[in-house]
Amino acid sequence: MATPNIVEVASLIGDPSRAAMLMNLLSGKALPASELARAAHVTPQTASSHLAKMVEGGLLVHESYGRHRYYRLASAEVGQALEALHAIAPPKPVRSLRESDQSKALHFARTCYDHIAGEVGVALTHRLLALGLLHEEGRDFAVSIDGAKWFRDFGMDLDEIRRGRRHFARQCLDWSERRHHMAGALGAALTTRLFDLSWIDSIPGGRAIQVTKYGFRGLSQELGITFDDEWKQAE
Amino acid sequence: MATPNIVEVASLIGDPSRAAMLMNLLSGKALPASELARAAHVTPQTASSHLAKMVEGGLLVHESYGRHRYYRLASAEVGQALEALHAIAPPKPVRSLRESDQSKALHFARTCYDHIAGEVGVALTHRLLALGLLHEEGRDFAVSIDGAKWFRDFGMDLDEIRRGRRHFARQCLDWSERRHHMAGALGAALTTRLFDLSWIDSIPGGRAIQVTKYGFRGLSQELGITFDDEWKQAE
DNA sequence: TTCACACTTCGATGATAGTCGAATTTTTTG
DNA sequence: CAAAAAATTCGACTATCATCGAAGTGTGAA
Repeated sequence: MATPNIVEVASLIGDPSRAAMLMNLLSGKALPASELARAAHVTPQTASSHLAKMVEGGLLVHESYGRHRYYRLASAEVGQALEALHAIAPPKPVRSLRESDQSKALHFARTCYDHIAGEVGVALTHRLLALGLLHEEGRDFAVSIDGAKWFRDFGMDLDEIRRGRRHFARQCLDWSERRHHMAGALGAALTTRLFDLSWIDSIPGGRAIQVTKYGFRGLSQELGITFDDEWKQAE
Repeated sequence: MATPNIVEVASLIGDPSRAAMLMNLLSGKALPASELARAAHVTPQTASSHLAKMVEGGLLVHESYGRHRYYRLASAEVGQALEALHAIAPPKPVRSLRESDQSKALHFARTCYDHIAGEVGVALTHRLLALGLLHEEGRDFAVSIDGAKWFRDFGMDLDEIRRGRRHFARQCLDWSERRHHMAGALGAALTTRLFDLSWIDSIPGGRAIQVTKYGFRGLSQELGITFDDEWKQAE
């Protein structure tokens, strides 16, 4: 009979270098130690020490591929705790044009563990709601009859997505839009589908996402979603 | 346009003294600085310094009543972040009989911000479900027709409870039982009702709750809930 | 009004932990 | 096999921050 003690995990997260690594891993991907060292602007030996602590503390797990060691978040619960901390964290002032661009990119579209968030994620979710393809059910989303057809036509197998123990379609509060986007198995599968269609692409070095020209066109034609600023268009 | 930075809030939570205070404030009550100092086993001046940081960092708010200064969590979101950290925190080994008793008491019944948790909270929730007074609806609970009558007879005004912007009845994962208890406005109102009936009482110095002899009898007669160990009975 | 109590502020101390240079280990490549 | 690359380990250094004694401020009770 033991009582969890949050001090250790909180102090693990509360270091700037470690937080930078964790934020990058919120992309949901597994990243090699060297890339995490670069992301955190520390030497490989410092990163190694930090990563070992986070593995020991249960925040990360790692797998080796030859001489490369890949790290990822230990569970969706770790991702959720990081997001919950985001909701109570003070906004950090932007101090350079580079930071401003990165901030804008994150606000526009980013991965929130394994599903899309930001302006694009919220627009997607609310358009699906407006078209009656999704509806709210408590803190979840449910797919309508028309919605089931739409997802199937869009190339997604709802039965396959429903299989498994995770939540099907959950509302996830978006910290930049202050409205919900869609998480859960359906949110993750939709995001994967958008990547597969090359409608969205990762921006290297973080978890920001860019919408491709195919994506802007597809979102407009399939769902009637348009965005105010075409400067976001990928080259 | 700013991006939240979780380092500051995480490092605030990651100090043992500050975490002890935050855990006490998870009772949902406002506590005076002197009591928080005692709970954390530090001097008033140390506590004062910590409390100022947490107020500055947005975790706590305070109000003065004469020479007493009462602190409480700044929002339900802070409570949720603390709970989310609990879900990923390693169990802390118990090292004394006193700690063991406190751990047992927390496991049996405690406040999780403003609703009851632990073995009692989960037993209540699941009994209401078993009797068909509540049913699960996504990640929420919904009250059945019979349930509405039961709550009304129990002295609770569901219309009043539903008023307001907060979730009505939410599933909240219980870290000690690993099952859900009921949070949200209904969970809070039910907990308040149990206090009002003197079925439960706070144990001073933390957020553990004891069930009174009226409570054991009431829970048994009203809901058919019994517990294995009568040693938990309050004198 | 005086005294006691709650709380805050100031400043010095000491422990802790992040950091990187150096060295070592492991794996891959030519 | 030798060299390069990825990652880890070791050890010393230094900056940071929690801590408490001392002092000060504000409020309430006698």
